[in-house]
Parts: sequence; C-alpha cells; structure tokens
Amino acid sequence: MRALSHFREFTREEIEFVAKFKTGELAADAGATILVEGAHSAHLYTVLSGWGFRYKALEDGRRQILNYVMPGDLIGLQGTIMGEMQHSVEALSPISLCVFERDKMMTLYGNHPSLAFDITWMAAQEERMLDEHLLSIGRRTAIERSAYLIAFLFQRARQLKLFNGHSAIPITQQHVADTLGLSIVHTNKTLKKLAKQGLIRWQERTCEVLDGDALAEVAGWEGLDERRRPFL
Amino acid sequence: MRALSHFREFTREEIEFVAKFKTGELAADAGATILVEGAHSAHLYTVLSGWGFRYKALEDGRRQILNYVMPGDLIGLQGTIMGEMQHSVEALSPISLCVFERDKMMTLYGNHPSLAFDITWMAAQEERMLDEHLLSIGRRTAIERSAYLIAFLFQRARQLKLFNGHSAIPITQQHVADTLGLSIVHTNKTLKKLAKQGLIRWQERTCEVLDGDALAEVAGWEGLDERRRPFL
DNA sequence: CGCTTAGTTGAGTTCGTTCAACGACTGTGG
DNA sequence: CCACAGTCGTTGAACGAACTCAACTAAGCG
Repeated sequence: MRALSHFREFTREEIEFVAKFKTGELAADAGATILVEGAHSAHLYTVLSGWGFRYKALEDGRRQILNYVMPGDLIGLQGTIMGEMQHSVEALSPISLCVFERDKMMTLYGNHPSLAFDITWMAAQEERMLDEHLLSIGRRTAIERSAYLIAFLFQRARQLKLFNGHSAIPITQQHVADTLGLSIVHTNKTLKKLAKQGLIRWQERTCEVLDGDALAEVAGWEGLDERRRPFL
Repeated sequence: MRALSHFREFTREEIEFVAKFKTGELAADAGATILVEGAHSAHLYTVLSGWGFRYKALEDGRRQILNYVMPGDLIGLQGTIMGEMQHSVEALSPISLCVFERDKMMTLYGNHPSLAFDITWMAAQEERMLDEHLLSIGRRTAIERSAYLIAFLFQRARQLKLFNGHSAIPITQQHVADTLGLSIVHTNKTLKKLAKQGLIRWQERTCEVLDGDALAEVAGWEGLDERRRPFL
C-alpha cells in the first residue's frame, strides 16, 4: 500500500502494529477544517493523499500559515502529546487521512521503539522546515520569500511523487500571502515578477512551477535533502 | 540535582540510565559558538545553566535567530537524529551543558520508552514555540513583536526560576532585531517606546522586565501554559 | 589613549501597505 | 436563461512602516 520508494523498510510486526493502531479513515473536501486551535483532539492523523496546511490566527483575524501537510505527514501530534491543539489544520485539496487512537501512543513507545524513533524523526523534520520558514519570513525579501516558498512546496511534492506531468501546486495567492507575512496585493505583484521571468505560471487557483531550480536560486535556498523518511 | 519543581518524577532506573547516558559536561563563555550549521555533531546536549540561542544565516550574512535555549532544553537533536545540523547555537551567557553520546539514543528508545516519549514531548514543545514565533514575525507589528519576544523570554525564564529579584534578560538589541526580522535602528526605536511606557528598561546589554503582563497584553499573546515538563 | 561594542537619534529613501476599482470566472436562485 | 453575489486575480495611486545612511554618546578594555 505505502510502497513509495523513499520510506524505510519495516518489519512484519511493525506493519501489523500500525494496522491495529489505525482506527479508521477520514476524507475531507478542499477547504474543510480538519482540526481547530484550542480543541482537545483525541486523535492522531496521517495524511494518505491530498494537501493541507497548518495555521494560527490572532484575535483580529490576522492569519499565519505555519506549514503545509502532504502525504506521510503526521497531524495532531501536539494535541496527542500535550493535550490541546495550538494550531488549526485545513484541507487545500480533497484529502484522506488515517486515524490513530491517542491512547495507543504509550503502547507504541513501549513495544515499538523504532516506530517511536520515527515519530521523533518526523517531529525533528518538521522543526527543520519551521526553522527554514522562520529564516525566510524574517530575513528574505518579498521575491526571495515567494521563490523560496514555491520551490519548497515544489520539491516536497516532487519527492512524494505528487505530480503527474504538470507540476501544479493547489494554493491561492492568499495562501502565499498568509504564509509569507505579506499583503495579497504585494504578493500578487511579486508573483507577477516571477511569472514574467518565466519561473511560474498562475492559473485556476494553482501555481504551476516552470523552473524549480531557478526559484531555489532566486531564493538563495539550498533545497531539501534527499533522504529516506520513515512512515507511520 | 535537578529537583526543579516543574519537572516530572522519575523512577530510579531512569535516573541511573540518564547518569550512564551522560558522558561529560561542557562549559562555554558568553559569545561562544556551541554548534555550527553544517557540522556532523556526534553529541546531544542538555543545558544545565545559562542562556543561548539557535540561529541560521544566509550567505550574505543576514542572520535569523530561531529560538532561545535555557536550562533543561535539548540541543543538537536534529544533528543526532538526522546527521547534519542545520542551525548554529551560540551562548548568550556563560553556559554549562551536559553531553550525551549520540549512539546511545537507540538504547534509550529501546529500554526507556518513557524517556523516549519525553524527547518527543520536548520536540513538540519546541515546535509550538516556533509556531508562535512564526505567527509573530509574520503577522504582528513591530511593537507587538518586540513585546511578544520579551514577554516570551520573561515567562520562560520565570518558569525555570532563572531570576533572582530583578528579571534581567541577557540579550542585546541586535539579538532582538535578528529574532524579529527588523533592523537594529528600528528595533531600538521600538524598544524605546516600550521603555517609555514603563514596561521594560534597557541597560548594560540586558533587558529588565518591569511589567511582563502588560507586555503580553501589548502583544496580544496568551502566554505559556504552566505545565510540567520532563527532563532529560 | 585609541579601539571596539552597544545604544541613540535624525533625515531621506524604499519596500510593502491600504484603499479602490475592475475583469474573469463560478455557482446559485429566480 | 439571466441576474446576482462571491471568489480570485490584477492594477494604479497614495500612504506609512521599516530601511539605510550617517553621525554621535557612553562604556569597557588593551
């Protein structure tokens, strides 16, 4: 089922445990809210297919997108481990999730140390991405930021083999703005510059990447490391 | 030794294991670089005393401070788990660290699931802080950001009982600027406003907090949750 | 004593913002 | 079938927040 090449191999017991750990599946449409800030969710999810994003908001409505979730990503670890969710999660495209029981976490840690290690691995990976985002928003210019974000999403999606032919990212310019800490207007003008340079094309609320390497170069970004990842 | 009230209780075996896990101590002066971006560090550290910060830099020198480290924090988890460090760590004050061997991590995961869980807990905690920082840099104004940062450092340090009488944070305005994504000049002008309102006082490269609650309010920030934390 | 680091302040400029209007497209209800 | 509202993207104009440049104080140190 999950034989994507870049996941590590598992033992039979691990696979069996994960199968029992799983308690159901969940499907949501684009735009659906999957988890809400402040909720005490009893569940942990894994993305099976589709795109989504995590975000936080201030009282007056200002919204900050923290990161994007793609197949293989864990959702709700914070809620599982520390009780309350401190961010919301929304679907960008139709998305399907695998649901795990929160209270089986301890069993997992007790009986399957390598799976426990994988969870830590994924948390560390998420931390890395957040570090990079922080660097972008804090220190890169508007064009650099935009180029970085699109290159980042492009590389992640490509790693996961999410593209078939055309590399289209299902986000609106509003999402880009809310990720980069810019206004929609300025985001639009900045993206137009990238489009004029032939690096991207925007159409039907998706971003088509024409030259991922050039984007990374504009951003001054090294790119993702091509490493194997575990899968839960 | 580590009987600070807000850490959880441990079993005798856990304490013994941690003692064996530990391979030494390390002390560094203020300004010393503890870990460098790109290095393949074989060690994992825990802060015993002192302040430090994690940061990333772009080629042209632009620097972004990602987060601050205080007693009880783990340093180098990324390097331990994924090989290469993607950020640097520098001491803000004289700092002492507890050194652990990287290759004993697997033993820990295998034999001490509750300690493994604690590591995940701390990674999730770090993620939370980064989320909050991202929201700040992306969506808060200069004054809000400054107030948030100082309130954040103040609350963390207070939780750890780092203050004796006067609550002084050992950072320069340059650090504040590099954390918030602002220029030093503008940071200075913004901090002056907070000082004029009687919320902080700046002297001898430290920031003295006069009214932590008011700072949190200016920032529109809820504050840290007062929960127990594990300790490694 | 000069040198460096940290903090301060003013002036002018730039980047990104808000306001405002408009076109293209989609879905909905009369 | 058309009118209408809603979302998304686009563009111009005016404004403002934050930047750069520059000069200066004060403190610490060899």
